[in-house]
Amino acid sequence: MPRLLIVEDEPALRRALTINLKARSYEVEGVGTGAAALRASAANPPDLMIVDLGLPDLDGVDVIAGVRGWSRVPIIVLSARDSQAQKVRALDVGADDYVTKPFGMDELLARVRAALRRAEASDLPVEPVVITPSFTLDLAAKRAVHKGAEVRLTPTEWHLVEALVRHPGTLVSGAQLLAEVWGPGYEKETNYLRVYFAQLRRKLENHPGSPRHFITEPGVGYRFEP
Amino acid sequence: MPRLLIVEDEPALRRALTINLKARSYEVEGVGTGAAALRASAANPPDLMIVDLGLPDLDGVDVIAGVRGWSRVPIIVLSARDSQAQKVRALDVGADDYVTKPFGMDELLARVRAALRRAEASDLPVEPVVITPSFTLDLAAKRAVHKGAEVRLTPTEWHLVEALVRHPGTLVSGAQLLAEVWGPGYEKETNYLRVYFAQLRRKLENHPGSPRHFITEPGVGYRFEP
DNA sequence: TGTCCCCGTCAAGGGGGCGTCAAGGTCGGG
DNA sequence: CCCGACCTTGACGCCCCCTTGACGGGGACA
Repeated sequence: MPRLLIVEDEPALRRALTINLKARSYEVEGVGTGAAALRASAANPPDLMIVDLGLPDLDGVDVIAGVRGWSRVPIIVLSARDSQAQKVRALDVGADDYVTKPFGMDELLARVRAALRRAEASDLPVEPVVITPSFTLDLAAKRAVHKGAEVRLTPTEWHLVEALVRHPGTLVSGAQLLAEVWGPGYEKETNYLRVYFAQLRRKLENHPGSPRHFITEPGVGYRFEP
Repeated sequence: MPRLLIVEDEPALRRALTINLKARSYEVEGVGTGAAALRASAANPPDLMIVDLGLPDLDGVDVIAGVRGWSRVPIIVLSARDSQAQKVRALDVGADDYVTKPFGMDELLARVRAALRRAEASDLPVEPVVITPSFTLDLAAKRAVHKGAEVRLTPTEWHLVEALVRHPGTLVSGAQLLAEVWGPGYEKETNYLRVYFAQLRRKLENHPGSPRHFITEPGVGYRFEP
């Protein structure tokens, strides 16, 4: 069943949504802040997000933009304000749909179905196992094997690997990786990337000194080579 | 530019929509009945449809279902009735979005953009790739191949290539390239261009001495020849 | 034919990005 | 309370890349 992530600061409404969606046998996770939303969506990517624009910490539009930096997951926006400008901004940064409070649960459910149907029609299923001559990764089971032996990766290392492996063969900028793994606002902390790529290469590459799979493109970003 | 098909029986509104959308340089076709909509969409498939549910001949939901029988074109629904059940039915038979009258033109335009963006994203991802007899460039993945071997370009070299390749076959002045790659204020540093074009030709051209793709127009600027 | 200007080539320098290592800090479990 | 795992932060050295200047060649022009 599809996983849904609900971003709604008002506990009563969040609970109501969760109950109604779970009743349709969706898997539902609910968070109350924008920061938690970015963290949750990155840690455990949902199949669809429902985002309230009125959050206590940061603007819902920023949440959408942050998620859109690395994922094309369908996003449905909720807002109490019936503001045209708000709608336009949200849709333009990448939201898929917009529902104004008060709304009927039937309508929201129909929009969820429509969004999931579109997503299903467009993208192909992803195999969460990565195999290279040097190592194999099972992203779902969180298992890594290098030279026949199982290797332990820390949570942050897993997160970084996932962020990179999601775009095999193509290039990912350092800022993009930082925003996805450490959250928005960390785009300048390139130290983290250096430290963690060194650890990953030490754990997974056959020759950490001359990596063949975790490639650095100087001045641009990083690339995963299968 | 994307082609839009508007299905709206009220002439005044149809005209208003047509004018506004054409002003955004979409190609627009308008019809007033459900039968004409089915005919027009089959004869000349649009990139997006806007469908009013209140049609004189047959229900807009049937129009959507009819189109969905053979096409996945994005469909945005218009309706004067603010009926939950209507929305649910329309979305469930395959509409992509729903706008209730009265609506702001800004909102409709934003939804059109969002729907077209989704459709484009789900299509085959078109990579910006440049191919010449001497070399191939993948601008997104930052990969360059020359004589079967991968070649590394520095960030500045990539930047310069992108600035030039954006106008294939046409001439770009030196000052323009300098301003784009090094920033405003560097328009006089023609040294940089000489040095970097020499590097690019050495890395990518078959005969760097007599370049065939990175052409210098003496006294004027540079030109990229595919 | 001589001079000037623009372009191509080369090499040196220094500055910044990257890899590496290690110490301090935080959090949770025993 | 101690201990270990993990994240953060700073320092250091190296290498690559950008910058800069000098030199030579070729075309335009008188």
